[in-house]
Amino acid sequence: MATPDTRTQLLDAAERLFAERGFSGTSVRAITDLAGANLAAVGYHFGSKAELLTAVVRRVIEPITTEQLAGLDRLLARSPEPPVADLVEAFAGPLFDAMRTGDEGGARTSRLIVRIFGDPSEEMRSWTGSAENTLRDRYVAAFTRARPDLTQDELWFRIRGILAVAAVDRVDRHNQTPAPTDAPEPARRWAITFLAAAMSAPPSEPRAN
Amino acid sequence: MATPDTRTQLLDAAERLFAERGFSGTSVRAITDLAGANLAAVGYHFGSKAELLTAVVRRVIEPITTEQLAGLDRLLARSPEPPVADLVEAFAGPLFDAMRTGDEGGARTSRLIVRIFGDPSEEMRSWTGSAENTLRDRYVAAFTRARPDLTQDELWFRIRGILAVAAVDRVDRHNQTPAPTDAPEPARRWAITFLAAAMSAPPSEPRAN
DNA sequence: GTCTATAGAACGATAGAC
DNA sequence: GTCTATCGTTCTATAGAC
Repeated sequence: MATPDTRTQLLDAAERLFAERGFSGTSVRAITDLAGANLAAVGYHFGSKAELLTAVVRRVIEPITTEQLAGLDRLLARSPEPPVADLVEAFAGPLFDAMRTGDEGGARTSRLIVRIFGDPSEEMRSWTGSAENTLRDRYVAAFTRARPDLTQDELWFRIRGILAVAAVDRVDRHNQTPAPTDAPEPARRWAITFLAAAMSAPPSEPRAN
Repeated sequence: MATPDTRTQLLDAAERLFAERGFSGTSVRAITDLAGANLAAVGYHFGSKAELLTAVVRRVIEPITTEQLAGLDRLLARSPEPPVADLVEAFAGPLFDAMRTGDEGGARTSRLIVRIFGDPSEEMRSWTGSAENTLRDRYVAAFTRARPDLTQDELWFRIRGILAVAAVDRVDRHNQTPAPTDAPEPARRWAITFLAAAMSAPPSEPRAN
């Protein structure tokens, strides 16, 4: 395996450091040092630190979005109204699969996603493309067909819940000392069980006043 | 209402800025400017920027923890084995109530919690006291009695899921444009419904291989 | 494409006057 | 308890040699 090129080394180093220390908490020097590159390399390859962030986030998010869309296509090819549990798995599964690759049991990817998600700043939001909107709209439509009894607002609340559970789990797991004893992969199954039940809950009753 | 003292003004300003921009992304100057205080005031009142963070986080977390413990006590006074839905409400309810006070529909508090949660750095973890451990142990014990069929690991996964859903909901809601049309308070009810169903799910089956 | 060198701004902290 | 002034550090970005 040849040494990756400088550009890739920078992306790898930045992905790791942004996840661990955040964007503001990571200096360009820390990135280039970890990548074994020169301080000026970030400017040359990406233009600026903020543009490097965008490239990092895109690289993390894109394969997940692609897989989520592909999973939905597979379900819809079999049936026009896939059951809730299948939709949950198609949506949440790729999140878990992505978090498994590479880093410490997925904690790094997961942490990066939580940071992106929780950060309202311009830099952290500038990566979004039309694929994310397509994804959201298509899943909302599919879940609406599966759960026509829910209001759009409550349905959307639940879809956000899926993302929350998937992303946060690994982060907290990794924060703990000592590390939990279980193997990493039950979490995917637990999450599907947990979320399928949550998505299948009857509508909340309007508050009796 | 008299103007709060400088110390409180600094806490308020720091809480807001840390939530919006993160710890590294917030300068002491930005805090003192927003608080209408002098640059040196942070050093005088808190010793350092990191100690100010600790004070901010303690002030946010403590009343939530207190209310979560009080809610559990109330349930246990009525019955030694409270049902899952009641435990969920006692645990998640105070999170929602805290997120409702003061800031933009709770997004600020919520965002701060997500940031604390997602950040592994020493500064962000130094606030934890024994109350958080007590809280965790007591809820794990109560949920274990309600769901003796779940393994401890899967149970713990689910409890983390509660926190994830409660914290993340408001953050994402606030990131959206345009803002969702629903009033803020259905979210608490939706969350209880969502999470009670999730916590009530049967155990995941071991993977058939 | 990689490097050195440095400009120019912002940072956290604190000494010392009031 | 509040202020000014400033020290020493670190930051991002970039000009220009190779």
